[in-house]
Amino acid sequence: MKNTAAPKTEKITAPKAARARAPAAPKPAASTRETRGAERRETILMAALDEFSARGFESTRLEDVAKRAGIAKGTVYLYFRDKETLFQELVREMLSPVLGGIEATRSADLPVGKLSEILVDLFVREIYETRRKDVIRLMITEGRRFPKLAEFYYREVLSPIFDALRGLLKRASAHGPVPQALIEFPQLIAAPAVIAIIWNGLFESYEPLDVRKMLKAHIDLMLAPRGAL
Amino acid sequence: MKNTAAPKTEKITAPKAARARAPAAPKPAASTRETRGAERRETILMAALDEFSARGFESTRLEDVAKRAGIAKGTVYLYFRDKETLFQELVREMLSPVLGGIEATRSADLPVGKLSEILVDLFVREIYETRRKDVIRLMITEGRRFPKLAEFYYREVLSPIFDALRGLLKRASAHGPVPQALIEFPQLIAAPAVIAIIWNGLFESYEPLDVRKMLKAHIDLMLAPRGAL
Amino acid sequence: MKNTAAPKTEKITAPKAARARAPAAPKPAASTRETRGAERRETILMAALDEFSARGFESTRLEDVAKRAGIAKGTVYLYFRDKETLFQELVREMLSPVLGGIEATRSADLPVGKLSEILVDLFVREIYETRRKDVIRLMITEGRRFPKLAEFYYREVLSPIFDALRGLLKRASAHGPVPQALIEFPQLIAAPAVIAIIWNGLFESYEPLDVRKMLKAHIDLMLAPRGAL
Amino acid sequence: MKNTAAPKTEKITAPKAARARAPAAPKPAASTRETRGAERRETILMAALDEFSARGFESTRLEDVAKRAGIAKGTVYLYFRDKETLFQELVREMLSPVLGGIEATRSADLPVGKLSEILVDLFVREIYETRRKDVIRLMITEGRRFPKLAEFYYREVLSPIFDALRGLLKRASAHGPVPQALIEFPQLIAAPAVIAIIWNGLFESYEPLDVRKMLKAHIDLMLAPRGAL
DNA sequence: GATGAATGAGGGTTCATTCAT
DNA sequence: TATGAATGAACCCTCATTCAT
Repeated sequence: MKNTAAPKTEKITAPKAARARAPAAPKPAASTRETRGAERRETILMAALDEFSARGFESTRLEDVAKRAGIAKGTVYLYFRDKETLFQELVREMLSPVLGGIEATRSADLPVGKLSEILVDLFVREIYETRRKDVIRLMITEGRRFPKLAEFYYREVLSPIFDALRGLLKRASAHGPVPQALIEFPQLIAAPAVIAIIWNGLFESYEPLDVRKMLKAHIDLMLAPRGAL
Repeated sequence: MKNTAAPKTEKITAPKAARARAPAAPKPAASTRETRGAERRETILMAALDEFSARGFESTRLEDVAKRAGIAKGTVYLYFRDKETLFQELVREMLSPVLGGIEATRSADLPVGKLSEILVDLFVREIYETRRKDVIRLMITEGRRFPKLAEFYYREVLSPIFDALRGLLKRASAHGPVPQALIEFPQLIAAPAVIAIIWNGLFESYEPLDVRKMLKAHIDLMLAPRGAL
Repeated sequence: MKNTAAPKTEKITAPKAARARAPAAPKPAASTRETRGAERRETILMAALDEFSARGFESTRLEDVAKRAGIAKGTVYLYFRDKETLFQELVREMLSPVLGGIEATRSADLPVGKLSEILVDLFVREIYETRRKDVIRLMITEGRRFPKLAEFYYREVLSPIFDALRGLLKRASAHGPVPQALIEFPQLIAAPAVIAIIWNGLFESYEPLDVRKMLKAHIDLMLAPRGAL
Repeated sequence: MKNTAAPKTEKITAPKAARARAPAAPKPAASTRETRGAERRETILMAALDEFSARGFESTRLEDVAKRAGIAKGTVYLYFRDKETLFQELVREMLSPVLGGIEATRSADLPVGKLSEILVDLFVREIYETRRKDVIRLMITEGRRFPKLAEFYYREVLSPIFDALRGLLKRASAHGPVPQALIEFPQLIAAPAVIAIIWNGLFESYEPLDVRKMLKAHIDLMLAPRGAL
């Protein structure tokens, strides 16, 4: 055997040294002693989101999170029991508001056309253009190592969303035909949105994806009036 | 703030103890001196795929890979420069054959109906039901930390596939109408397939997804004959 | 050598979780401003004794001492420079009264029989059945890491006690024969008392020792009338 | 309140800087690959005994143990799962041989005089003048934080020794009178030996104790022929 | 080639101590 | 005085990588 030898492919990850240190936090901002704790907690969560998003759970050093939050390493432990809890509460708290948003649509009674327009807009404004996009990406990339978190996400986020979607579609079907497949596989509705998050996370610098446009195209395809059903 | 303090949410990851040790490799199998090296290399790659898939890049210990491959820790370094190189070559080599498959379809000239049927079947048999599915998942979960690997994946895998898809669709349009959106956003074609991999990776135990059925439904939706285009 | 490796003997210390949190102190009790400080100081010392006795010097967390004393962590530092000083003053102050007791016996003039009876009773009531027993145990277990404290203990406690003992024995010898060995090695008199503290500290749950009975038996042995001296 | 204030008593422990670094191990010594592991294990145990004896369990840093053993920090973990296991196996292995010694005396049939002479000699040569003395001291000083180890020590060391002692005393009583108290409280026999270990551990520099002489005096006192029993 | 003992940098976590309120 | 949030040094343990056998 010759060329099976070791020193082959060129290193791919950036060298350790390149690991850009988290920039020291910018503005201290005045605050009452009362709200200080909650604010600080929020600061840590945001710093953690930055770091987890950039390096993944395992590679993230709590010291970097702290530095980015502008605090000392030990301070993180005043707010979160450990790294895992930090990660977990980050995901839970960033996604919980989503549920509220879902509830709001429960009473809606719209034709699919209008409905889909609203959904796309909702996704883009509330998720894709916010940090929640990063949380969803974290869920996707780290979920397998956090089975309980995956279960939470499935039970508390995805299931309600899919239920709501099914409800909306059923009510929408009063205004016109709605493909059965979408009711059976709500994943088909959400798929391009998820793919957009993944794609732009990995390939944006090579070929950015116009999310809004793609989602619009997708909706049009799914719901286009058909000759025969 | 009172006690926003630490000991809050319940631990989520499985306890350390749960980390099932990699089972010692099974059959040695006889082989000529010539092929021995290549075989061993392959064994390591498969073991690495198992471990990387189960724990992610960072959490995977080379010792576990070695144990699973039935060799000593040091031996891995005779075949791969380091952990990163192992990961990288794993992804590269498992995905390269895909390219060949793509080439094969370049000359095909089929109506969309037939075409899509073939594509679904190809995906399920060649990816979803093979270990390549795991490589794609690894690409998704670890890609951001391996920018060069992402770039490779984009350039050597995704772009060719999308080019081929566009070619197929254009040729298919000779047999009947093909939605423009799919040519502009081939991601829309692939999205459910990717989502299937992600979904079953995270939520299979709660709600398994019938991949073939969903993909079929998706194709039907995309390509259903329409009243107006 | 095959696998002399690590994972061998079963873990022995109680799990972290078992570390029973110090119960918040019970009754505040009214007091003049004058005595308030002294009281609080005393409270801290007693809490410290509890914690040091239960876990040893190193393992004791000042936060637990504070909690047990019903005060905040920082408050401890208003009364004691640091953890070491707290430990040191605890030992010094708990043992100093012993000296007074010794002095009191200096003028006594008793036969050995009566004398030993008194000594046993003194030890049991003033030490063994009080928290001073714990201080002595602390002295034994932590003394080597606090050489100055050991020196204090030797000079201010043991030496005076041994001197007093020698005096008592000499005066007792006027009433009847007293073994010379006890004058040369007063440790022989004290040994069973010390052993009682150690034994019941370590093995009480397996085989409790009846201190008073053992000490009585010991005295009888030491001082039994002999055929020939 | 005035003088209850904090900065009072002079610091007592040596400053951190004074913590004499463990001297790099002396002689490498040649050895076959076969015995290398066992030897190294032994080296680590001895280094650990040094450090644990000097600083106690909690204050001992595994890095110092390693340095003293002339190895790297991580190497310790090849031989012992963790610090606790190291401590535990150290105690167990150093004390187990004691049991063998006990067995040997089981068949002895001697008069108390001769017997006690042998016991004193045995203690001094096999324990007091060896490192086992340090292990016993460790047992005394750390036992409360290692309940299982205390239980082991009671069950596997003390109980057998006391049983053997009782047996010896009973057989000795055929040759002459033996105080019943010693059979009921074998602790009385061992007490001065234990006290010797403790005393010289704490106060040797102030007033060294002549162990052999004290033990001899003790035996004489215990077993002196009496007028009446 | 193959092994696995050895290395030591790295990072999670704890806790004595400080200090602004 | 009293508080408890904040700090950061310290230390246990892991694991990628090396290298003598």
